[in-house]
Amino acid sequence: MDRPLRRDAQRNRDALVAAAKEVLAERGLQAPLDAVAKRAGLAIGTLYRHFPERGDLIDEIMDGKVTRWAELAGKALEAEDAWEGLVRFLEHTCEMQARDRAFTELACLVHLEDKAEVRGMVERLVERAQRAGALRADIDHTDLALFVMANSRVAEVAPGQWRRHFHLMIDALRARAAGDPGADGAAVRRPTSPG
Amino acid sequence: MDRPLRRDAQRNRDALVAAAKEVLAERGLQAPLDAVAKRAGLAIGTLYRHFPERGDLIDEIMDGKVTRWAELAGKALEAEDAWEGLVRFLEHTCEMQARDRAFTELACLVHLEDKAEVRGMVERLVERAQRAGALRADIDHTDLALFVMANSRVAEVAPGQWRRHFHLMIDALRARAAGDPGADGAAVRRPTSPG
DNA sequence: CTTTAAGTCGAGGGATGGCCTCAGGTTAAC
DNA sequence: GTTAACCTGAGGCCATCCCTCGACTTAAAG
Repeated sequence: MDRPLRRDAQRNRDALVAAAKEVLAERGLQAPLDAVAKRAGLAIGTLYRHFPERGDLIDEIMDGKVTRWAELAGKALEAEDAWEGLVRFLEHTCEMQARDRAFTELACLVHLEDKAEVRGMVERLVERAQRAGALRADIDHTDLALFVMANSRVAEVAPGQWRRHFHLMIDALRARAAGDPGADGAAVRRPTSPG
Repeated sequence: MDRPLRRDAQRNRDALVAAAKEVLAERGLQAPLDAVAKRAGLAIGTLYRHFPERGDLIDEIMDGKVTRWAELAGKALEAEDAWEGLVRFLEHTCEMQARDRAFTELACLVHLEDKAEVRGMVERLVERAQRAGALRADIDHTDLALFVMANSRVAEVAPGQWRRHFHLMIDALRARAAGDPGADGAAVRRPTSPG
């Protein structure tokens, strides 16, 4: 049934995937497919031969990225230092966003089934870092989601500066020395009014 | 030369401006003009009669907003408490972003001459708050710009939660009690690598 | 109540940009 | 040499937004 591809066909397919990785990283999941074909140096018809639906191409490209992301979360959970593990995971996530707009859209702005897995791990990362007394006690995983969203805009508009903003965010997450819960003693207020 | 508008024409003009405020707040500066006319209950031709160029309509709508924004910065500078003034200005800015996408684009993502004025005031707000010992010494106005950009994404994706993110970031900006510059003593590291 | 200039209407023509197909030419593989 | 797999890209389709213009309506002046 599934005969192997002819050699040139395989080469072209690979070129298309490579081109799509670049183009989608730059322009996001909605990037026009003509741009992908052009980047690969192939005709649009060839792209459609290999990937009849946009989703076929997206899947091919993104599955690996999402998997690697989940692995990062897994490794963070195994880190000796809970805080260190959490921070590294967040930093990796933010860096991936800065490099890859498609990743940002898929992993952080769209909501996705695969994310359920990552989300579970993030919840455990949070709990673990709080138990270690390193992460503010009034934080939960939704706060981290907000931070990651926030980073995505910074990475987009000022790609050279996301790290600067990132370190501020980390400072916001870090538990203070005992007896110093912020200069005015206020916890994070939960919002009551709609946006 | 400039005879006054006929009464119906004036009414329609006002309706167009009101509609444009709504539509641009929801959809941004690029919102299709048909949507504006439809919201006003008028035909597209009428819109073009009153505002032959898109810029005419944008100016009419946004000038006031930018002015009001600058006034907020001015009032913040006159606040008794430097920290309080700074925080209120930031909060107002973030709230305007949450309510008005056109404002976000014009004031925070595009760069604009009017912004020079606001920027100068923000620099003074920073200096003043630092002199008062309330704002971290390693912050400058670009950090605040990044923060405000970041908020724009949060406000877009999770409009009900920007305040939560906001308060966390404010905690990160606040100077710690003397002798407690963060749990591990690290200042915000200046990035050296590109994004 | 006319007159008329100002104003309104909205179908429709134009530009753009992305999607996808398919008939005709090319090439790997046997 | 044969053949099925493959590649090509012009071109048709569609959607969206742009803006115009000739026919119609109406405020307001006389």
